[in-house]
Amino acid sequence: MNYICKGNSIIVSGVSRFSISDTCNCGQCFRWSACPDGTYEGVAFGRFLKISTDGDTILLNSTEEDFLEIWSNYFDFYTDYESIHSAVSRLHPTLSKAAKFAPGIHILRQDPWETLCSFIFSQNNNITRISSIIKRFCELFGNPIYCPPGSHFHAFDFPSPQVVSSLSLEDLAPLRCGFRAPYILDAARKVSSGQVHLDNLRLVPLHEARRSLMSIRGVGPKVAECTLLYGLDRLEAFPLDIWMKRAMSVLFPGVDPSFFGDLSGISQQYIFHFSRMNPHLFK
DNA sequence: GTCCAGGTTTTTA
DNA sequence: TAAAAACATGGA
Repeated sequence: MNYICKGNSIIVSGVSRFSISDTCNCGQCFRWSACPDGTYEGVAFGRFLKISTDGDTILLNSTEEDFLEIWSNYFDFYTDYESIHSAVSRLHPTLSKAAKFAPGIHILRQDPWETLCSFIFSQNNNITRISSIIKRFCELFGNPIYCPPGSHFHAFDFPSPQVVSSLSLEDLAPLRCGFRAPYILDAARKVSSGQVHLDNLRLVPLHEARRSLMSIRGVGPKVAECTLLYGLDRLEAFPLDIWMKRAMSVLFPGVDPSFFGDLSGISQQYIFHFSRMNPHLFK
């Protein structure tokens, strides 16, 4: 990866297989939106960003400091996705097909607390409504953050576990997140008290990390797995939701999830997105 | 009105 | 222990 600073922008080149639309529309994140001109706007780690691509170059409106400290890692610019594509294509023909369907997917390295909450909101819910609940959550309880003129984005950071732990069910009522509200409060209490120490879960054995996350009410195997993959850099995680269960039985009959090994996380993402964009395969 | 949505908990047999 | 129902909400 190479980059140069130009005015208020960073121009990046030499990133393998990155597409902002593939990456933001594959179901791993909920706070990025496409503008009519093809740029994407979003918030992560308390910063607002506009990002676009032009051929093989990537343009970000960011300081050099934020680029190096936040965005280059968040978008996983350092990982060699060319090698991942080679390995995935060798592993299974259907997986190869799924990877080629959206070859610019990168697995984002998101904030674990935000990821945990987002996937608690996701249970028995659809992606549109998940995004709108998260939007209200940030507007109601997050801090306003700097947003350049001309942007029509709601620029609020993600509410901290400390702030959320002080809220009541009545406070959360405007979210209209239904039965998930008490789960969010329990998560905030356990995370802010240190009973669940999210950053420690990057290093402990996977089964131990799962067990810790699942001590939170409303966190089962699926939400735990998504938190591990998208928020804690655990690329060996393999979330199994309704789409993945259908995909495994129809597209990968007889294949156990362990088949994907070190490629579990990225394989899951390719298969999930491919399946969701091709629902006719499961009629 | 019915069904479904990136599930999990509670109840029932 | 395993299967079914309940859980809020809103769009198709």
